[in-house]
Amino acid sequence: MPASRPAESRPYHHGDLRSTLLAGAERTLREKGTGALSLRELAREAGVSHAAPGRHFKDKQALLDALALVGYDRLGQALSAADDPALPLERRLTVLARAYLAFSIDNAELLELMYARKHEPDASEQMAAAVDRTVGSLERVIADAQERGEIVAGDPQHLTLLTGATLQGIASFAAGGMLAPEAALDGIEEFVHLLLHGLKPR
Amino acid sequence: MPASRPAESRPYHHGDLRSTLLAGAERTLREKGTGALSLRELAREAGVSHAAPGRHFKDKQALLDALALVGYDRLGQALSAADDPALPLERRLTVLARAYLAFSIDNAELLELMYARKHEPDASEQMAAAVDRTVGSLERVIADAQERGEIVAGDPQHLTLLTGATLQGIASFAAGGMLAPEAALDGIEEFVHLLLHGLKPR
DNA sequence: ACCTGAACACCGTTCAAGT
DNA sequence: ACCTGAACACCGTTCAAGT
Repeated sequence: MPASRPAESRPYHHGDLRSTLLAGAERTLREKGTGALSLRELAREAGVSHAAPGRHFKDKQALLDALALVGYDRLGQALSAADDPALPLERRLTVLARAYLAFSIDNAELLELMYARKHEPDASEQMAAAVDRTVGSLERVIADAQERGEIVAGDPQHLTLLTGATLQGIASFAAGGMLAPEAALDGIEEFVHLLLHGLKPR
Repeated sequence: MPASRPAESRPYHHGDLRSTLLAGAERTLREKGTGALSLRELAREAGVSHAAPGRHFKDKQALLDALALVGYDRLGQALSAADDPALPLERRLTVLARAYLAFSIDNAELLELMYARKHEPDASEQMAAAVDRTVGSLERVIADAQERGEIVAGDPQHLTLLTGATLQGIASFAAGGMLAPEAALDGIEEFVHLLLHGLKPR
């Protein structure tokens, strides 16, 4: 243990309290739900005083916002990892839908935070950008297919909205327990098929 | 003021604290959001002690559950008032979708409570019944249309699920501010059309 | 720069006691 | 039967003071 490291030595107590708090918050979220999340408890688990979190997050909402952004990052990675532009449209959408659904099931509480409309003003800019990135990737798939004539004409944003809404609806049914997770994952092919071909007989 | 009405006289202080608390809770929900809802504040507004609500709701969640049931009642009434079995399928679905969307926009916080998956065990039975009634009405529309050959073959529950999910997704986009309420209401015809006819060109 | 300790103004819930 | 008052164990947030 070096005796003299004045400039870049560990900040006395914790080193990286911010990350520790975020990680702890996500664990609590997953294990006990949003309602059980307490800054004081988080501080206790991290071994710091109850006032310490205030140095890294101006208030509880700021921590929730940061957590939501973590969620958007993770979702973005999952989606771009799952997307394969070489796939035929229906297959491509199915794979994307499955990835979104899997994320929603695995991160139900986090997703709720991501969709919550109570962000602090200074976070909502990043939040909006994150949302744009997420729906943007879907919009690109739709626009590509449209150019190839595989999707009806019309405002790509409208079509993306409908597709996104359908996915979001199924995901929220699955995350909310209205639909068993396995049933949702098993039915995803049929859902995408119906979305593309419509409910009316051809 | 009659001096002797021992049996059916007003219960001393309030008369109907339960309803007053529920009404106050919904107003708070609407004006300040779920997070601002406090039993003590509600008691203050009703002019009773902070312990009084405990006589009518075993805890805060019980009040939220009761509120959610109020929401299901109101939604059920709105939907059955809007449904017109004489309408052609696409029109009938559009009208229903518009009613659901309008309810979601007007009762965003209430809807969140209705979909929350944290109900007390004894309330979740009524909650499940309320959900069944709601999706049941949609399922009937789908099954009717299917019998007339206006909708593709397949498990009516699956088709209902997709339709319900789409509506729920659009509603949650609108309620969450991701989609302007007017835009959602204006686009509803197109969404229903796309749902029926599919994204692929015919 | 980061953290502590005390303080303030809130919570939900419980329970004896009152009417 | 319904409500009160006090009590208990929590909160989030702020702020002087410490290192």
